[in-house]
Amino acid sequence: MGDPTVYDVAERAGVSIATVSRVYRSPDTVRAATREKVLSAARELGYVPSASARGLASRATGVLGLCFPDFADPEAEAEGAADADEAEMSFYGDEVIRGMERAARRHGYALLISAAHADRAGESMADVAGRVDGLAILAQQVPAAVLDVVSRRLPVVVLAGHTAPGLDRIEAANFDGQLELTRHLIDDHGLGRLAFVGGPEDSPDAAARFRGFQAAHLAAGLPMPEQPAARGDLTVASGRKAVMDLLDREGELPQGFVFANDQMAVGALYALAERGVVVPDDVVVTGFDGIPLSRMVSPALTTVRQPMSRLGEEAVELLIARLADRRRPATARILPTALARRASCGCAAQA
Amino acid sequence: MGDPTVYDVAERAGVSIATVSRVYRSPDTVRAATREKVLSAARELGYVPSASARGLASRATGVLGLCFPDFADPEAEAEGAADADEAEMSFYGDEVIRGMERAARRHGYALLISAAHADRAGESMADVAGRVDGLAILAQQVPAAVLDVVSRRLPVVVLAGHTAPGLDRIEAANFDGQLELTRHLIDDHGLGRLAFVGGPEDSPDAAARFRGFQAAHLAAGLPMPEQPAARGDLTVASGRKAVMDLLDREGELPQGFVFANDQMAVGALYALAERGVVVPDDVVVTGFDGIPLSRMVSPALTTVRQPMSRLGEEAVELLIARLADRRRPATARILPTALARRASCGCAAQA
DNA sequence: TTGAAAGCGCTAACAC
DNA sequence: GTGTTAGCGCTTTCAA
Repeated sequence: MGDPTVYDVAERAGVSIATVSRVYRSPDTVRAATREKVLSAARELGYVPSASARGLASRATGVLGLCFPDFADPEAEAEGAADADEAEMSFYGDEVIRGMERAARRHGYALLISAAHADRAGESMADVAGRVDGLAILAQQVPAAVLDVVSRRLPVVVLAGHTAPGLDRIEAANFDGQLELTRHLIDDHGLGRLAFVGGPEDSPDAAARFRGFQAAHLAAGLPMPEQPAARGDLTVASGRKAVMDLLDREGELPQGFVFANDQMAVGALYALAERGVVVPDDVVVTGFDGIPLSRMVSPALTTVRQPMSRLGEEAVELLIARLADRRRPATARILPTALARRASCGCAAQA
Repeated sequence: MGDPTVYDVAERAGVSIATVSRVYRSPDTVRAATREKVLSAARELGYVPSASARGLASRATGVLGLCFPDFADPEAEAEGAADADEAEMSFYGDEVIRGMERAARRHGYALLISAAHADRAGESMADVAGRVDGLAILAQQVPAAVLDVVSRRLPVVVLAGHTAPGLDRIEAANFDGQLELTRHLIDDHGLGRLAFVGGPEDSPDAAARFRGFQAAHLAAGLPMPEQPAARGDLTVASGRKAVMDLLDREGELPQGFVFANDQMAVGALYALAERGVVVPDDVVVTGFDGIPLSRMVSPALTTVRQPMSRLGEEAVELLIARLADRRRPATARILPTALARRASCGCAAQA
């Protein structure tokens, strides 16, 4: 004998299954006495409504989904505790998850999460798509074909990722944030010779940040760099390597290294410490994102904080809005960032 | 016209719906040529299998669930950024979530998460229960009636929470961890007069930690404290208050404050700083849990780290095992903790 | 306010 | 290997 169903509850309560259903879906269309009968029958039987059956019949799951990159790369895991720890502190997705969960709950939805390595992003998304009413993709590059199929079936919002035509989209103010940070370096610290270390050529976020960096030079009337001084792949290792290379190649140190993200900046901190270059005295270093690790390194990293939990919350709002009106025009929302002035640029650590 | 279904795909591929189903559920029972026909028909149509229908027919959702307490208490949220930040850094659930997600994915399951305030834990659990094949409850007190109903329907594992008869259970080595920490204080730092600040009377975790504290005294041949010197409710505020009270009440300072968790210890650090008491010179302070915040306070908090991501992983393993054999005996697994010697006990900060 | 009945899209026997 | 055929447990008209 399986688990109790509406039939069992109905029989026990002496009503029809339709009434049982109504008690759960629209309680006020059922007379109070009847409702009580049903509820107590359900309680006695240990009835738990099946979400699958409900979802099939009503064509809605009551669940929102979030796909994000697998944060812990397998290498780090193999190398031991220190690196694993670093990986944990490098992930800003936790906050997005929390923001989404909270907002989803407010709207009566549960949250399904699924991480995936870059090469499996498509499968992951397709799998999640079948289980939810709406879906957010965080910082993942999904094959256009999958994105297309899925987004035709349900609302999809892209968070901090590659632009996708016709889809709702939320991102941080990459340009403005980097502009503010760079102006702080130039104006407040009087730094004129800055080297920008960018991300991969195909990263729109990193590109926007570089443009912010350029704009700060324009604002100050300084010569505008045409290209990043170097590029990395946004990992700690690549930041370290970029600095090593720059140190070896160039005769003269710039006054500051401006990185397209925190992880590379942290790698730079390691490299500079090894080479005996003192931050911020000899050279300042800045990042972007505001990952937990950025606070814990020494010196603490000056960076641009992305409003991660708000990213998650806004994602839910957008999904809910589109669920309500499937044909509303696609929107792109840009969330303001906040400059975190910490020790690595020469500012005192904040309270 | 709704979304494409197995019928549409079957028609387009010139096969039966059973074959379409087989292509997804057991691809190798279908001839390669047929499989290709089906797959390409699916692709052309933009077919996405409905998890609800699948779940209803197969009586399994392919999803595991996690219920945990709502971390951000509404007060903190209202009070502004600093407190909200503190709340974020105080939650150790992120790691559990990550651990569970990873392990679940390894087993082919997705993860559904749902937070809830203490007073809604039951509803939250019941709701999630209908959507998943197995369920973990993290540090939540759920009404026995709900726990009973749900656990009769599907596997439930309790993580770091109140004991529940007959259910699988995973916890950290509260006794052993506190014993090790306390012995470190007594043996390595030569501290004999220690004050333990406990948690609520009904917290089994806090109670076990106090017993570890007691045992360390026994081991050292010191008089064994019968009761905690004070109790708090495990919040930062209560730790602060406990220390203030102790400071006001007692003439003589103990050599060390041993707290039942990190958050109270952090509150103590604040209180002591205000009163001009220097940690660790005048008095040492220790916590328990290893929350992110414990690393970021000054001095960094010596504490006992719980293996949070392993808690999550083990939860999945237990659920999977029980899914495979519903009548295996309930097990209680205790995971080893690790002592984190940091500055607040007088040890140098670790690399 | 309640009941009867027709699906929702898929899986799983069971035949062929 | 593939097709036929019952359901899975619920929601939702439509009547009563």
